[in-house]
Amino acid sequence: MPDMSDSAKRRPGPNGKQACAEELRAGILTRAIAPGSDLDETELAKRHGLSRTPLREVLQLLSGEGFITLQPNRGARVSSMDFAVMRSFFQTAPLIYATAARLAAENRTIQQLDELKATQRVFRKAIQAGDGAAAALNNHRFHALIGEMAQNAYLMPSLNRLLIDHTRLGQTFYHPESGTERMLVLKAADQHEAMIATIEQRQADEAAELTLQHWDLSRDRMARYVQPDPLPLQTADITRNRSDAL
Amino acid sequence: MPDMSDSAKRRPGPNGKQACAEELRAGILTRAIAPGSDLDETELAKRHGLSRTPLREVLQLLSGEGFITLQPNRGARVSSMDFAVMRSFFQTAPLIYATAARLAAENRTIQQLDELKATQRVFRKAIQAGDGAAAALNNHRFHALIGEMAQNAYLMPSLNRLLIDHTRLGQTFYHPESGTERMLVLKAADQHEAMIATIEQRQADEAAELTLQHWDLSRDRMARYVQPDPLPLQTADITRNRSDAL
DNA sequence: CCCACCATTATCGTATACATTTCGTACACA
DNA sequence: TGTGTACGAAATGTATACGATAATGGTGGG
Repeated sequence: MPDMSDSAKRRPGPNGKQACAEELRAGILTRAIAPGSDLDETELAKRHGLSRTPLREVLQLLSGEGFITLQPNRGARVSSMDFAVMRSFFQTAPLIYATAARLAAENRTIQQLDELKATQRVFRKAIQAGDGAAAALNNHRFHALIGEMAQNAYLMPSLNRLLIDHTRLGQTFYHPESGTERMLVLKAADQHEAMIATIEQRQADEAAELTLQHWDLSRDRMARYVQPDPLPLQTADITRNRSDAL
Repeated sequence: MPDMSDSAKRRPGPNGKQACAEELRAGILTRAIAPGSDLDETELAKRHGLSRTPLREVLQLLSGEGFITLQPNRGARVSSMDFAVMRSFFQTAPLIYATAARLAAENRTIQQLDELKATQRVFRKAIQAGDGAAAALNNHRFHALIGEMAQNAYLMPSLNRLLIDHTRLGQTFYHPESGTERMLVLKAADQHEAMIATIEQRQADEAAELTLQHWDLSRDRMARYVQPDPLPLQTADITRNRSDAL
């Protein structure tokens, strides 16, 4: 695990739980906390200046949001994507994304639109600065905001779960290695601005169509990353046929 | 609140948490616990023979599943459907339901199919016995099983949230008052069996179409029930601004 | 030399006690 | 009589201690 001693050394603040949850979310989304890795309650509690009781509540919250899975007597571990889940991911994402975009165009408020624009500005800045983690997180926030704009309590949970894994899978997207890859990132940012325009003008169909194009772009990129699973490290030594090689 | 002293008197069992969660779910789905009502931690803890700590974990679990909402320093209350949410409910349900049915036809296993058939049998029995609550719960389970058949982790959360409110709204459906209403219930049961057949034969399109017809049937019935909100009871006697007017 | 079993240890689950916040009520004052 | 404030009771959030359960390492037997 990377060094976080500076970012979250001691947060004895009144709402330490919220801060802890937010930090864990960011860590999981950026894969600073690897998929499939175990989370130690007591260590996390110490690092955040919390007791185990409220920390466990944070874990339950994140479990409800789909970031981690809680197994009885076996602690918490970051949700990992196996092959079957990947299939349903690619199957479901376009439908939910397009629907959310359409509803967002219909129901957005001015305040939400401003927030979306602000996020897009920060997103661009992160790209230019070459800060991959910040770019990924702000891209995540961008699409989560579109979900909020849809103002549909029934669509949100699915959308958010898709976004979690989308962000984790697309992590490589924001660490471009070649010039062409960098171009693709810029193209994605341009698409964002086109989406903002359609949402602002309440053009639902156009917003949905642009969203599908945006999906196609990142989809090809993600497909490259599709390995059997993010957790091959554990199944590597198959000599020991432990039963928890899930 | 109705008398539950017999159903959940003392459950000191090893997995009392699970039983407690299941009972709360059933109570909320059947509206035995009214939408918008507050849940008292210490009372629930006593009734289930649990301490407050594990009971709070149950509450967080149910919150993650969408049954209740947790407000900081203000306890837990059963999720209530306001007008805006109702709109998105009718907007979203057909899409998710049809998609789930299509995927269920494609991905179902034999075991799941058997379980679905068994649930349908119990469902019919409850109808004939005139047990409205059991009918509603088994109808809920029927559609939840179709969701499981879809084997799509991203669709499930939205589907389950829709089903929660669908069951609560459709509660009147299973307490038919006239002969024609009783006929509609039987028609719904027939539709279930048609859906089973298409799923068994992996006819995805037909399953989706039948699901939409099934939706139309209950939709008309639910629209009747659409009051401003399940919580007008609280705003009715505004003279006493007590909050516990459950 | 390998496998199985047992003891040890660490981690999870639960209970209880304490701190903090919220809400209701009563009282005083305008 | 209405309003504002202050006090008290109740409920929520948190910390810590204890019991239960599963992982780990060592030892003995085959």
